[in-house]
Amino acid sequence: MIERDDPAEPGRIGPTIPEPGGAEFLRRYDATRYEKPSFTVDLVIFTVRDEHLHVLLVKRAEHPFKGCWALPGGFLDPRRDASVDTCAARKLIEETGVRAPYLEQLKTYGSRDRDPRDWTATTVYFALMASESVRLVGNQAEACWVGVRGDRTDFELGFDHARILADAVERLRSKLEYTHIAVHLLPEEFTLPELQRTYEIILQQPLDKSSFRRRVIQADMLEELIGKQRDGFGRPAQLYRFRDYDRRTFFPRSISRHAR
Amino acid sequence: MIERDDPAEPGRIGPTIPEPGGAEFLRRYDATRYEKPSFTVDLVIFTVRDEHLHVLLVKRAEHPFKGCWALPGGFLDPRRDASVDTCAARKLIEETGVRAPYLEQLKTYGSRDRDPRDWTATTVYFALMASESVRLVGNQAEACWVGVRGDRTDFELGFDHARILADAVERLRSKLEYTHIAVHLLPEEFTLPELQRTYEIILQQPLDKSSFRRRVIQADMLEELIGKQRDGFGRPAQLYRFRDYDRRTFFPRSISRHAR
DNA sequence: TTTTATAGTTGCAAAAAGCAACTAAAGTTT
DNA sequence: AAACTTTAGTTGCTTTTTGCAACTATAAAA
Repeated sequence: MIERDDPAEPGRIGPTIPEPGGAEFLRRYDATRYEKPSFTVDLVIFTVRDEHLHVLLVKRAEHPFKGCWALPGGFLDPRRDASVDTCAARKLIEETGVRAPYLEQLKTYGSRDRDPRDWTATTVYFALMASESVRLVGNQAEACWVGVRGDRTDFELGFDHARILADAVERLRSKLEYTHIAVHLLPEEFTLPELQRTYEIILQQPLDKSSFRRRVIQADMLEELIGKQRDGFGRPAQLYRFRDYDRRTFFPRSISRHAR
Repeated sequence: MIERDDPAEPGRIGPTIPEPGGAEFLRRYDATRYEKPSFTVDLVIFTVRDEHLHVLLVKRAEHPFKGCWALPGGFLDPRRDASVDTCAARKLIEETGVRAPYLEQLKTYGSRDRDPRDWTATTVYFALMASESVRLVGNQAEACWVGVRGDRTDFELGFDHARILADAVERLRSKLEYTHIAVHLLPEEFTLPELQRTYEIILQQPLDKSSFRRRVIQADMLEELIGKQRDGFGRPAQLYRFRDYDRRTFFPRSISRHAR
């Protein structure tokens, strides 16, 4: 029983329309039969800095939740945005000035009460970037990096953004287990100890060095930059770069099994 | 730079609105500043029958894609639907008459050209159910189960539904690796050989019997129905029921590693 | 009773991971 | 300059997990 084909449907607005005709007719047909919810796109932008996971938040300047911290985002504009994905990419650049190395759709949240103004749906994306590459554009006082403890911030968030953030953190953690996305939290060239530290910060547990290296090397997604090393205290570390292979890497076990 | 707070933004419709006042003012504020895309919810409903994965499709009775097969779904109705999730549950019941044992949001697809009528976003859910429990309601000629070969059907699908179906199949396969969702494709009581066969049908590869049983039993998500057996040719098989534990089961390896 | 078909178990070899001790290469201290 | 400290990286052995094949079990059919 297809809803859009049932003329007795309640909640319908606008007249019943006869058999379709010309192009302009088709264009308006159906699309005007229901009230539309508002549609926004929000971003959970992660980075790792000072040994902690951080998320980019903005302070809301207007109602609702004026003065509250919230995820950056806003209304999709059908005139400018060719797709939801491009809308997310646009908003990411507007917030950070960076074409993020990693942007993935998280989930869509929509209900009549998540925004007091209207029935609103928001499609949330999560992005990963190296903290070095970020320049917060616009009013710096309004947007800043906030540390994530567990799966929440120390500040209360507006709308249902605390829940969204928790979901994003969970997704990030689970994807660390079987993908290589953590490389997008580091600069283009990085060392294995830096990569391992990134995993440990996000998974919040120490990992075994030799198991970690075995796994990462065997996956063959990293390219050794022969001769290039990161200096510091102790022995210099070999620099690597992520090979953006399309092929999926097989992992025998989830990485958190390497816990010590 | 928050889009919704920038009065110089292009693409905005409606007047600039001064400092917010009463509740009705707030309700209408912002939500009317952009044209809204149309918003629909579509369903990828899977079942396994005759040794093959099947998906529920409907034949479109109207433009666009009149006469084409498509995923069931339709416009979200803000008057009736409290949330996107409940909208999906409603449409599922309308299509199958079944409160599906498993319904999960897949992804949101939205762009200006996926529907010739309008800029449309659709949030797609995927559902799993036992083929026994399904009664197609409404016009039986319009909705039916269609076999899935690889990640596509033999028929061409309208809109971008072929792509959506492929994504759904991929999600289903990958979730088989580390969850127990396959149990929702079987009736409440089932045997381990039936469960293994379900995995093999979806993953399209034979699995090792003893490894499969070891894994499933060790996960401790199944409850043995002592004394109850499924009769047939050969030795009768022990019946089990899924324990709907909240806790996550740990799997050392992805299940397709048990391939023979 | 024998055969066939399917269910379920067992034992061992192979692969992978856990773990600790080792070597390596730099700067710092004495 | 030698010894010490710090971090990087390796190695080898133990334990765990898996792959695999052969085995037993229990029913119906021949």
